[in-house]
Amino acid sequence: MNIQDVLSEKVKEAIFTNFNVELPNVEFQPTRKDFEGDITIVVFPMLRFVKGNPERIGNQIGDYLQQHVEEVSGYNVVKGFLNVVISDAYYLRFFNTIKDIRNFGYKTNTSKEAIMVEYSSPNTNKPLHLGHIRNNLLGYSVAEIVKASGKKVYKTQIINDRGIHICKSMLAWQKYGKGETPQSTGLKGDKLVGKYYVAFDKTYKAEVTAMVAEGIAKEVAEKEAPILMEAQDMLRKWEAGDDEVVALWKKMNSWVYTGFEETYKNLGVDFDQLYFESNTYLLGKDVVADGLKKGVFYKKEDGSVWIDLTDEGLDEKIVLRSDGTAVYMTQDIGTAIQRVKDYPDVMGMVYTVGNEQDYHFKVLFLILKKLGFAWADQLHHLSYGMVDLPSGKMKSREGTVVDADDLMDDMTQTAAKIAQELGKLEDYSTEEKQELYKIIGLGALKYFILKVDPKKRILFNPEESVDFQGNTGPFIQYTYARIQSILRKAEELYLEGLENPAVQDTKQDLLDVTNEVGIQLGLHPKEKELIKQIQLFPETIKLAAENFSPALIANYTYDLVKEFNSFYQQVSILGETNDQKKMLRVQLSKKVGEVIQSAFLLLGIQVPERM
RNA sequence: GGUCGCGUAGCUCAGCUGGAUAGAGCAUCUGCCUUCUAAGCAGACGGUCACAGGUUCGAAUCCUGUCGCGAUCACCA
Repeated sequence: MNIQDVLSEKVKEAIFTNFNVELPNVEFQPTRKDFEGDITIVVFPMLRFVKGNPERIGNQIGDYLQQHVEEVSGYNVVKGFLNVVISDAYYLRFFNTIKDIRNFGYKTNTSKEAIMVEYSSPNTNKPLHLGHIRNNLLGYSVAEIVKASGKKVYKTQIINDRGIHICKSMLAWQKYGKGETPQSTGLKGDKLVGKYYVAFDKTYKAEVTAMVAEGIAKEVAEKEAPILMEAQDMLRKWEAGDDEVVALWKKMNSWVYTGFEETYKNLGVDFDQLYFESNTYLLGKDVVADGLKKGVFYKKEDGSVWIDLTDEGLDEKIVLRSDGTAVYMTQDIGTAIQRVKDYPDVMGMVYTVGNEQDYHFKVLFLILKKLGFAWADQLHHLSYGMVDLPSGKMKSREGTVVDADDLMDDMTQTAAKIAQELGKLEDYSTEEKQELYKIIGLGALKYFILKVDPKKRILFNPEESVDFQGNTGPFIQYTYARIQSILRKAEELYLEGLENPAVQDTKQDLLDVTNEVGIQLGLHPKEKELIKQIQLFPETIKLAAENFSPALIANYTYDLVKEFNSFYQQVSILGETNDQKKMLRVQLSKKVGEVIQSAFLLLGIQVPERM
């Protein structure tokens, strides 16, 4: 039972003994820094049940707690706030119980239910950009967080590998490509294909302009431009299984996949299962037929199938075209069902998709619910805001995108520049340095994106580089590296002490976590604050999982690190003469390092041994 | 126009299941490297929490309305 539960019970007891009233619940909050105490009990809500002066009631409760709860070593009342001081012994005891727990804060897989997290899901006609980076980082991180909260997780994506947009790049390559390949050009596969997607658009626009000049209406020109008709023709051939078109499609997609793989690898994300739209786009039609029988859907005179959601405050939505072909919605219904067939333990899904599709997912989830699937109320649209540039929206066709690969390179180079100026790594090899620059550069980028509440949009200014100071990834990585430096020194001290006991005063292994710290040892206020912050980690993971929010993990970690740096600056660790205290401080530092690492793992950010 | 989201310091963001004097970082300014890594620490400056009402002992937080920004409302995906 944690301290809050104990206090809650005792507060109720206090109220009952003093006023003969049953209190339904007790409201807690952490004590503000300006007051003495650790946990604050808010008296105001009790006034509904107990009549009286809040200050007097607070004092009565405080007295009772001090007498009946061992861990309470003092209290004070300010207005209606009862600030309770918790004894150092309690915190030391807590630290002793968790210090040798590896992965403290993570819950081991306790439930049989699995969650499927979908993210990335790109089109295969152009390279990944900054928007995809946000999507990938969010999806990956949420998957890791949900995993750490004790659930089994499958990471997946649905690759948009078919459709008119794919045919556009294929057609342009066929027309203007002169047989270019990634090998012949040295271009990354996705970049090469993207080049032809842009080429298509250029020709298309030129054709439309020319047609308009000849007096054809713009709307007509946009629909009937020859190159577009050709692309549509190609799509029809693809759907008919035309050998040549299918071969071209396979070839160009394989280029793109090789390119994507490289980007994913650099970004540090991965997937357990891939779904391809070319395999799933026909799914869902049976389900629609079934739903039609059940009366969930209805058919119009022209044969198209709809669902009426006006009772739910939404519109009518088409689920099957009049020609019997599937729309996006049909496909998503089918894919969801297919996934549960493939993984029967899946009892919920998270879709990482931009907020422009809020409406689509609202409808999709409602349909699945109406179709009666048990898992339908465990579906969540992880909706996130767009990443915009100062100039506005990113547009691939107009070349105003921030390319994912370029951005990662830029970040790595900035990290390199800063590190070289600081010059602390002279003894590192070129490879080691390069590896480190990447860890730091990507750390900066990932933290920059993940610390923001997913639903808010991000304005990214490529002119102003991402910070490396303050509330940033590198700041946190730096603190981790600092801690590792202390731990290395502590180990050295111990080893020297073994060899030469007369000179060294360090008689025990400071890093040996099986050495208990005596609970009679008092705590420095900074030590206490650190333990309190560490104590919050498991709860933070739970909250982040419930809210699908990596930002909560990022902000928690920042608070922890700020607390540590303050401790580090104010308190001597290895210079401490009392062996018990020295050991506590070393082990506290070690624990903070572990928590930083664990937390950053959930954000997909690596931590360096030195920097 | 209907629906949804957002609006907090010059800038970027926390805080939002109601609680004390609204917090960080960047930028600007002041101190701190002979001592465990200064990508750090300590401090100063900076606020009509978009606006107006309402609920409450108490509102940045909940409700209503207004304004601003964005998204969405296809037999596109």
